[in-house]
Amino acid sequence: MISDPQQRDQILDVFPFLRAASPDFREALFDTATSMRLPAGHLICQDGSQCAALPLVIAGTGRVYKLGENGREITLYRIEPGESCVVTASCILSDRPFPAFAECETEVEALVVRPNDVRRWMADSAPWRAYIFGLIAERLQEVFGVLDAVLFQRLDQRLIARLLSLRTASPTREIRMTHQALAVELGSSREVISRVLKGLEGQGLLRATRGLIELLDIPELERRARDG
Amino acid sequence: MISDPQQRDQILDVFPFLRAASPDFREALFDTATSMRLPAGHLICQDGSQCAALPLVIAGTGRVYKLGENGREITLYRIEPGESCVVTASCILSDRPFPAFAECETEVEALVVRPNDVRRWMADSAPWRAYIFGLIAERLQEVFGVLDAVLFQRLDQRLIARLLSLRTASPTREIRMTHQALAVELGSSREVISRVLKGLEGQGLLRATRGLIELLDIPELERRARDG
DNA sequence: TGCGCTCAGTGACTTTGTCACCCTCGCTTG
DNA sequence: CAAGCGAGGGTGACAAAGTCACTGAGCGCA
Repeated sequence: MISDPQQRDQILDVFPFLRAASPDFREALFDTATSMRLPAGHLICQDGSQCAALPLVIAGTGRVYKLGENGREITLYRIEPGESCVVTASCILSDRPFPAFAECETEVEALVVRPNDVRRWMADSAPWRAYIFGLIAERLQEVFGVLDAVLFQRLDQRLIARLLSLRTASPTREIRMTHQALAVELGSSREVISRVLKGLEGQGLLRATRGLIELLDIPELERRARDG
Repeated sequence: MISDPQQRDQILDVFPFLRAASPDFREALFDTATSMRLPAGHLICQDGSQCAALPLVIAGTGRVYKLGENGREITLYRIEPGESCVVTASCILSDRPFPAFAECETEVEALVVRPNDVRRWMADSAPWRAYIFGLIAERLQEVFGVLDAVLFQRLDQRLIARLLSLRTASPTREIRMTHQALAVELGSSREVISRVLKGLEGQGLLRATRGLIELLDIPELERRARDG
């Protein structure tokens, strides 16, 4: 139950589709959903387990990833404010185990919806349906994209692309991130990332120091991300 | 418009969820959907293009795959009678381009549903929703599984698993398939498959001749598919 | 018989992942 | 302060997989 008017407003801001929905639906949602605060690192879903609820992220980010037996892992996508892990949703709607891990990357504030409500609203509310489907399709595309990258693209190109995209958030030329973290993003291993970075450094495209990567020749990096 | 009573019965047999649906819905479906026959090899969807309709497969099988620039490809999943390419559905429902290729593997007879009907029935019919969601979740799991296999499993193990699963359909010890076809299934290349097969042959686990693979030591192969 | 096609084998090389081990930096703590 | 420790990073040797270029084997067919 969400009763605080301020929090309601915040939720409406983060989930614009709610404004398009009927007042009845909004009331039902505020009535039955609960708000939760989860610490960074909290495991939301385990590979192979059933999902007990659908969290809609209000603040913070979640991360969904696959983990191999060897311990290697790869990030599939992130869940930003206003989004939700729709893979969870589809698992709820069809009673299947979740096929990956989901965890809080930062502290997360989420609106938690019960499986039965998820189901009911799929029938009752067109905006809710549109919201869920939009997310499903988006995730599907992201996962397909990851698969494509892993199978068909060279690691150096993928790494460059990722470095550039990490930069777009705050368009500086410095990226504060460990090699290990980059390996996890790309589904590779630390040693390999180190090697590739060293190669790029040797070509004068960037400079890597402990926990920091400085992009030197951004135009050339962009060219490589495009053409190979 | 499906008017032939025999064809209607066939469709009800292939899509059991229709029997659970209301007569109104069934009528609407038979009224607005059309039946189509596509030749083997026909391209249903291209990577990056919009989907114009949702085909429900009545007979034959479709194949959905990713294609790399280099020409390498990987099969993501198949669409059997009674199923449908829900990635298409999710693309339709959210107006996004299709992120892979879909083609007819055999001649395919399909029930073609217009995007607007897909959308409308999501609102009107609970069985239709359950059907679509079930498929979406199933596909998602298959794709996640492929990603997992590609990233974290050794090729020999994957190959063995695939050979065994190909056999389950007709549980003989012979598999009629080219190395190239196996490569496409697993997202590898012919040469590599040839090498791996040769390795397994050297260990006396199977025998490979032109277009035919004969499994010799099935218990050991099963053990390897499990334990590595 | 010879031609052309699909299918498969091979060797050299590159890219990527793995393993074992080392180093360095920054911090805590006795 | 020195010792120790943990996180981050470097390295070399090797294994697994993909790529390229080429060869040859089987098979149908004019």
